[in-house]
Amino acid sequence: MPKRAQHAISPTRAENYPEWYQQVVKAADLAETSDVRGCMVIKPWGYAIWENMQRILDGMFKATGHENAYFPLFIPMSFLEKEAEHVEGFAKECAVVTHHRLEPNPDGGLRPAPAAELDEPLIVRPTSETIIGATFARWLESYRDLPILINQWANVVRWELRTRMFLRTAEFLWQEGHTVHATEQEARDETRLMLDVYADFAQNTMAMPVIRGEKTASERFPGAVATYSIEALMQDGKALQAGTSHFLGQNFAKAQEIKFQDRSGHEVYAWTTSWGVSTRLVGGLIMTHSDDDGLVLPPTLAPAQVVILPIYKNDQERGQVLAYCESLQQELQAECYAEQSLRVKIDDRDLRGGEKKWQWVKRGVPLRVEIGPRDVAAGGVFAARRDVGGKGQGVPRGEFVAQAAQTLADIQQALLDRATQARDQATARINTLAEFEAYFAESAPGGLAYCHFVDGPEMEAQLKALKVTARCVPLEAPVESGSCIFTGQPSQRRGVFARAY
RNA sequence: CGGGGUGUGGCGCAGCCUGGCAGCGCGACUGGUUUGGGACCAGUAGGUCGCAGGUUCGAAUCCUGUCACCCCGACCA
Repeated sequence: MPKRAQHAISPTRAENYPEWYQQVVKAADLAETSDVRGCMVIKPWGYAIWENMQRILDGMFKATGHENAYFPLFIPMSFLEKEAEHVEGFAKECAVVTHHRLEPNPDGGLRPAPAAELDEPLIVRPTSETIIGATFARWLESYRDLPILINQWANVVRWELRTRMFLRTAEFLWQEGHTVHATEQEARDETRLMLDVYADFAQNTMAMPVIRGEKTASERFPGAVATYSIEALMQDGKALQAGTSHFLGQNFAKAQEIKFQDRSGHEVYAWTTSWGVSTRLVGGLIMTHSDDDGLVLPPTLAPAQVVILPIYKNDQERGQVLAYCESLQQELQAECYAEQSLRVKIDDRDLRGGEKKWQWVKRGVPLRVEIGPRDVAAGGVFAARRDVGGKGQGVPRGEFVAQAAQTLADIQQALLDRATQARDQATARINTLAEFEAYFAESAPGGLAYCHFVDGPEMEAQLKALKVTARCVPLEAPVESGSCIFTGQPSQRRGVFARAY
């Protein structure tokens, strides 16, 4: 038997983290590069994870009073021009549609027909504030129309110069919430509410601990008054912005005439918010839990929570083993976890057992059950947890079924605990610039640094030189007196700093 | 968009320096042997060497141009 590497994924995380990431995506069959630059094909296993995220998030949005709608993929170019900062932020990465017809090219092939040039170019949406804002302006007349609480599931395009599977692709899938409110306070409350929804989802569904906080001025969404984010720490010590919620003030309302008559009959501008998470969450999920054997999925999001692998030598054994597997599947499906029937898959493909087993290890299925004639005879199962590794152990069938949901809950909790511990171990309170520089030295592991700071050009310049970014000012940060490590100016709060994706 | 690198069967690569029959590994398929585990043996299929031009008796190999992708920056969810 040929000796294999000790781990299913090569290189390991320690050897080359970016390459390890690519290999995990490939080995787990999540996605692949496409024929279009910067765009990926999301394969069934990867898309099923996204569908689970969608289902759960969608429920949370609806539970907080939002409704889904759909707006056009195309945005007239002039719409983008209305909010000055917004243009500046997105103009450099827009795909532009200029023609509506092709014709044969005299040199062969096709070309856009010169006669079919659009009067006004259309932008493929990089985000939909402008087109949705313009629509809201028509919807809104009276204070009685408020609040408007809308979410859209969509694809957007940002022509990024450098792309990475799930983390940054030219086209990506996301949801964008857009709301309109009568008062500033109500809009601010909405912004924070949705940030909390995201934090709840990250921690309780993805088992990914996050820090909720407010972005500094330079990291703010173009056109926003305040941007809040949830920040997670990946295993390589880099931070990932996993979700954002923006308080847009009246910037877009004024740019797009989103106004209404208030109770006193005066026409006033409304207050708007927007918030979103994307398929980037899948990248965060991968980099939070996966190990050198591939993907590790939290049970809440796993397309299959249990995979059953029948083992047999001949047709007679096959019949017995498969019948046993199918009844086991039915028993497991009668159990519930996270308010849903267990998702159980039998893999009866004509492949060697070992290879099949490793495929499911690399795909990250939380519980693997191997059933052979011996288990059938003994009325047992041979089960292994993905999160703890190892070969697994024999368990009486009834006991396994009765405890399956609890085991999944244990795995979910164990993943969150493990990730939280890793995050906390890679977190430091730093009080001087020298410490800060040492913490983020090329050879250092990096991580999160809580520091006193005063936002401004001086800090930005120093951070840029160190390739470190201000992630956010944590909401739960206590007020404490200190001095900015970059400028020495007095500061009342610590911010979180890290290298970032 | 700046710096570096790579384009050769489905995938991963060698060959290029020094021009001379297009190779290897994995995968696929067929047959056999195996079977509580990423198997073994034998055989089969599959490539005008990214594209265009040039040099040459002859180009995967040398020259020019071009396109794509990857990595490192800058920009960004």
